[in-house]
Amino acid sequence: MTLRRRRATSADVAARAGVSRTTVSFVLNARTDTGIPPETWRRIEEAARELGYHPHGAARALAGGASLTIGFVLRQSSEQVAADALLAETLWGIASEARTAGYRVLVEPLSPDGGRYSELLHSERVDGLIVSGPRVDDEELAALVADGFPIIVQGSLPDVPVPSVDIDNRAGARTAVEHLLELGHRRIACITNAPLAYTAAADRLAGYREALAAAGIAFDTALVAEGAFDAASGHAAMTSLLVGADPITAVFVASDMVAFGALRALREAGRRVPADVSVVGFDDIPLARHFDPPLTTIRLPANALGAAAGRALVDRLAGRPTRERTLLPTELIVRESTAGCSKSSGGP
Amino acid sequence: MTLRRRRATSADVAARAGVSRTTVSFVLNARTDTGIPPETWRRIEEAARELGYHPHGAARALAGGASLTIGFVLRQSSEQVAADALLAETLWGIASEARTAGYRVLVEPLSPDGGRYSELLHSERVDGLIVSGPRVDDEELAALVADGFPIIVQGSLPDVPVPSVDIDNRAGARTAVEHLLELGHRRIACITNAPLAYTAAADRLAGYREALAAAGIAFDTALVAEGAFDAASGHAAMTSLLVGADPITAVFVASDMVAFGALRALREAGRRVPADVSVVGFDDIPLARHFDPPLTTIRLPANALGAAAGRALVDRLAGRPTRERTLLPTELIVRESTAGCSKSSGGP
DNA sequence: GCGCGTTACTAACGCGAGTTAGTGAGCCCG
DNA sequence: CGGGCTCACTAACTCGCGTTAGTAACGCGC
Repeated sequence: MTLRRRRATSADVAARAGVSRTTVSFVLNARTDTGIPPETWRRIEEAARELGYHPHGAARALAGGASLTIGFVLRQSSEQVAADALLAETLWGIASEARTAGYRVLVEPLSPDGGRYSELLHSERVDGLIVSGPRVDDEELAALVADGFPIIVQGSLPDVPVPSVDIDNRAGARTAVEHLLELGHRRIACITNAPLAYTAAADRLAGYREALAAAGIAFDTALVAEGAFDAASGHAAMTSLLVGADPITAVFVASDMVAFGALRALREAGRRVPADVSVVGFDDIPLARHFDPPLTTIRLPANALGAAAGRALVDRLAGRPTRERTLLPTELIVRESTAGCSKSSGGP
Repeated sequence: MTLRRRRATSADVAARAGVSRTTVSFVLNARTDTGIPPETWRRIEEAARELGYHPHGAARALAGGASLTIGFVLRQSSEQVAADALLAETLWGIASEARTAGYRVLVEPLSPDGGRYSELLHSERVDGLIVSGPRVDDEELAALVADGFPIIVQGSLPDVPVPSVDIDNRAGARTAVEHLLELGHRRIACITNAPLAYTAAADRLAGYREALAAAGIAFDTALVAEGAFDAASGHAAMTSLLVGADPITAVFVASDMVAFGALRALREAGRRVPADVSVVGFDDIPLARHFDPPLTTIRLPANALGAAAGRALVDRLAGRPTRERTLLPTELIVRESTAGCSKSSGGP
């Protein structure tokens, strides 16, 4: 291990350029209103480059009053995180957006019942937070919001007055079901992605109902089954839906993971997809295109979601006005799990 | 937005407890060698609690010379990150381990061709780095290592003298193939998880060869096909393996994602799994247990991997000796994609 | 009653930058 | 020739905390 030479400080740069530290600070922070002549400017930049100068983060944070760091809080259990196929991509989106504004991202896993936000915020290690998937009853979060801390929720939290960024679950679900309707389906079931206590699940179900209503089809609770995150729940839900006397011709499954189980249940019941039953998923996880058959689904723009959350927080930190709620559009990806309805619903 | 009152500083705590700032610092940093009487100790702790005091991170970093932050560098493209089903879990492992030592985790996405490490390290925003998936030709990384910066590589980087943490790919692959051998299989193919330029792919193939060699079976290049991360590559590889005259009875696919495509190819070729062909995967992604049939695979302990990397870096930062290379064991998870070989290889 | 050792603290410096108030030099104008 | 103005900078303070060196008070032995 070679001996590392001491870091260069702004004083070193000043000495080398033959000016004071203040002037160095002005130049390196691009303060153009200070009337530094181009020649001096150049000399300082050159000295900084030659010395390999990088401002000390902590010193800058202490003096400047901003850590230039944003916190990404995962308000989920370890298992939920592990099962979230799109989390890494979201994180990427946050980080790249943050970086264009000079921020870095600190990740803080916080089990729903476990740790606290306060240390992170009060220690000023982060200038603001993006909180992913908080529960409705997250009191500490509500308190921090009330205290005026810069916080953006990724997801939705109806009762707390905090800016949030989410995808348009309802419109996405509606698009999915409209696709099925356009193909001529009328008996369309729905398997939720999670218990309805989760707002995303409730919203997707609402989108399903909206589409049906717009098409003049009565909502039938017998056609709705509850999934819960994983494929096993989708298998069970689909199986229960198949016992009905009047068979369905299509299903909207509000999660690709759950849809994977549903597809299997259909196969086991001898129903072909899409010949007998069409299936639309939601999320567009990386494997969805490789399902058997490749899954028609609603793409959740994970990267863009992260980027939007990052931008919202950065805007807020810069004092720019922030929208109370940002909803990102989803996109229908048509693959091979959907087809026209063969059984016309009792023709002439 | 309520007006936030000014943060409490250690001076406030000192004033409230009727002592000096120094004494406060001693108590809150639990310096037991300073002979502070219990009564004073208690008074200070109480004052801190009442004021809701949290030490200022930047100030502490500046004075103490350590940021108490570690960087997690993703040396991968955005697409690779999105496709990595286990990344979030690994991150969780790093973060929880880091936290027990008082560290936080800063995530730095760095496309292979894109950004640089230097700013992060030289600005002392992090005390050390965990680098995930660097290329062999990562010159900047090699330079930083040579400069003596505290770095842990997650994965392997044979030519650079840097401590690394990885799973035992070779042993895992060997276990997978041994499982097939114990079931009586003799014609066992292998589909790699990635091109062999990736050390993980080469190691897993080596494990496959070792197991065969130990069983006295000759290695046959015709039984090896190259996968590349996704299911499509597995489908292609499997299809190519099926054209052989002497049919295989088992495949070791060095990635669950790739195995997913392989399973599909088998189904399309009319080969039943496991009746006609047994399949063992690698990684144990969350969906693997829901494959059709549920996939026998080698579990990659993602959380433990992150934790081990975190611990290694924390140890290094604390000046404790660090192992040059840590290899985590994998575990065979037997599900339903493997079964005994029906075709005895030419009995008596 | 002086020296010595504890005990229980505190004063003051330093970390590395941002920032405010100010200063000397040069020039113009009257 | 002096007052005022711009130009090009700088001295010095600040952020909040860790830490070193030091000190005042007290007890104890001789």
